[in-house]
Amino acid sequence: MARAATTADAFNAVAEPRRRQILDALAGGERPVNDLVRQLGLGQPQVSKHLRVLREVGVVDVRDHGRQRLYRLNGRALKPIHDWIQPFQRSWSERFDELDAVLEDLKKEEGHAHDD
Amino acid sequence: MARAATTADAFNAVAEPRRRQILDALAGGERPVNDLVRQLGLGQPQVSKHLRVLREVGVVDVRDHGRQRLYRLNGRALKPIHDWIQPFQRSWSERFDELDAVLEDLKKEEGHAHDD
DNA sequence: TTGACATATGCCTATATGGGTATATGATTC
DNA sequence: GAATCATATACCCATATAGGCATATGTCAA
Repeated sequence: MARAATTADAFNAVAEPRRRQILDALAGGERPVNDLVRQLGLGQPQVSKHLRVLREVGVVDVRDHGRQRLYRLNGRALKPIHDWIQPFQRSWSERFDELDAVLEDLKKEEGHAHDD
Repeated sequence: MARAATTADAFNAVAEPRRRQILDALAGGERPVNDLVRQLGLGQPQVSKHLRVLREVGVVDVRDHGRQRLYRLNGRALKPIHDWIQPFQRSWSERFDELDAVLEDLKKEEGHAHDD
């Protein structure tokens, strides 16, 4: 078997540095492809291909705007990564116990529904 | 150019599900290879190869113990992933602003040095 | 020292990658 | 409808993967 496709999941999609750069850029808001091409200093076809991967994994959305295509971050698709990595923080952060306690308090003191 | 090596960084190493499983298992403490082989239901050579990748990226450490080799998690090597993903949480978690405020308070109220 | 156990490495193959370059598709303007 | 701008796709290539299998290395026991 070969390596899993880059489009297999967010983990694989985001393993590529260029694609992380794209997401970092999109964190600042919706952007057309050419903006990203300039920011990355990479060829336009390459950027388009990276965007396709990110789109297939659901980490970005597209919207037509005249002759441009505006790409926008969909951070929720990154949640699995966050969820997986989160527990390991305990292993390097000494202050985590403290933070953990605070979070517990937050959950108890307030009865809100929440998504994380 | 081809895809970056799995040993290029933690992002690439951890893109493989089996390797994440291994790290999950090691979160419970030091384990010999055969334990992992059983838990993963994968061939022993395959597990050894995954462990090599994880070791090259610094995410696990090894220690000789008789004829066994005990592998142990080194979570700190996962910190870059955590650091990168963290800001995106804002984009899906409505409660993040609240949590953010709490963290700010923690930093101000206490003058400790800390590593996260 | 011979054999059993624990782990690592070598070799094989199918597969997909990321960048480069050329070109197709699609929208806008003149 | 022709020229132009914006983006996507097709094709080429070097590269390394993950698993399967055989085997090397290393350690302990009898």
